[in-house]
Amino acid sequence: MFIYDSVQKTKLQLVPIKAGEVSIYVCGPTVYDDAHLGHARSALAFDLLSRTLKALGYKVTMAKNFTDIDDKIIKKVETTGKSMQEITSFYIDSYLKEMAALGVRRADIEPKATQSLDAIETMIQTLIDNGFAYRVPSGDVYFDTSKDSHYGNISRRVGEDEENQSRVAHTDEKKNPKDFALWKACKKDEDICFKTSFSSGRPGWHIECSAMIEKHFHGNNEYSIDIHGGGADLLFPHHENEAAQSRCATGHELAKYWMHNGFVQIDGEKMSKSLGNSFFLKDALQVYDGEILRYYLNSVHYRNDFNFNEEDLLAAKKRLDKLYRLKKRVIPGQASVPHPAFKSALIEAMADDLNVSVALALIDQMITQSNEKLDLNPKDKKLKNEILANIEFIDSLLGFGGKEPFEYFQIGIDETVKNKIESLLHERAEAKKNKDFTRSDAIREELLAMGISIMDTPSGTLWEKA
RNA sequence: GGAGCUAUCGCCAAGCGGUAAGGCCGCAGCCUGCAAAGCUGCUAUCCCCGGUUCAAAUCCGGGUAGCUCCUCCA
Repeated sequence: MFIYDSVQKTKLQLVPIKAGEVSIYVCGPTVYDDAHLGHARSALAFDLLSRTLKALGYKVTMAKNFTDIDDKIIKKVETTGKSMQEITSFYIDSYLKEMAALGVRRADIEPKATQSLDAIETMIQTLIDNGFAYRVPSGDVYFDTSKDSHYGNISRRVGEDEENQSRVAHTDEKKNPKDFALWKACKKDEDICFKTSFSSGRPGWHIECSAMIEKHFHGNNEYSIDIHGGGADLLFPHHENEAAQSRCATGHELAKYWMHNGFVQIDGEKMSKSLGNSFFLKDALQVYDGEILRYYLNSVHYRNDFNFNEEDLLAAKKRLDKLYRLKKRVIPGQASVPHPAFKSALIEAMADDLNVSVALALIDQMITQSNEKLDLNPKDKKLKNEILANIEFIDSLLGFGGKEPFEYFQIGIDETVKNKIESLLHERAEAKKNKDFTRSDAIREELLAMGISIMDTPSGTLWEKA
């Protein structure tokens, strides 16, 4: 398996800390609002990574956290009057539900900041004890970036001048402008507070990931985990700071490899609340089926920016449709073994830093060839079973093509409409038998107006939601 | 102001020094009562200018354009 390491800025062969096992930690969402398409893309990218590693025979342990202590959550508590717990559990549930709709498999470990306070306190205390962090009179604890000679290695940001630092909010209590809060002490009674030996307060943004990794993973004396992932925007300062904390607290590096996914853009611009162009996943799921969104969002390499638009989504859907039309032709059947060359080519493509484009091209090729063979031998059971096995393999590796094909084409059509379609098709069959093509064509037009396209086959007329 | 990424057919998108994958759209044909679906065929020299090399979309230098990060952010 080759992966692109965003710190070394080059593609590297993955050599795990422990042979045959891969540990992954992905930065999950801060649960103060609904997930947007960007969260989906990140989740999808690392889901693909995990599936590929498993297909290659690795034992994968993936952790994805939920940040459930945060300033924005606290703000939501203040504005809504709801409890922090109410808010975070609501958004965790909806996140998991929406990701499930996209076919994202659950992480093996889903740590929360509120459940990791012990580990957080331990790590901060260690940093204080060893002189890498300092407590200021207010009770805040800061990481002393000047004590970490490697600070800046992750984002490759070393010589930042004073002028740039001025953009960062100055706190007089900090020793160096780049220092960041490990712990924020309570300032007033209403603050969310957790008691620790250094002060009552709450963790800073970066510390939870480092602490959770130490709590759940045991790497070797060089690295805590194999791969650390997240969105490209997390590279700095989040991952830089995580790396610094972990390095100073443990004496070794946090992760052997770093992977970052690109952004989802709308109309060529980053999707964000301030621009007013964010697209919530729940809204997208109301219009498009999760599987189609998955196919579409995964169809561009994870490191590239992704420009979301309906036209491209439709093209992606048409591509997925072809797989399901093929599946229609081989069902019902008993999946045998996927074609060896096809299977290995598919894995090989994905093992090259998740080259989905090549994988999809291979699938399209398989579809065309299968249709061709089926045209020649429509009743070849062995052929059909192999094709079915190919499709099942695609589903396990890439997470699409697993539905029952007739259902796939009929998503969102209710029973009443289905009955109407059936009776119209029945009438059309009669008309065709009587060579009343005027009537049969009229029915076809009527169905088309309903958003239903039909296709005549030797075994009868099939219909699809257009 | 500093750092980085990207630029390939109308659109999306691979390519990782050896002579341009795939999909959507379009055109022609086969099939069909006609369609649809499926199949077959056709459609680019890679933003611009230099350089390195036997050989560059791929490497180097200089432009131009777009995006991102440096502040919460997937």
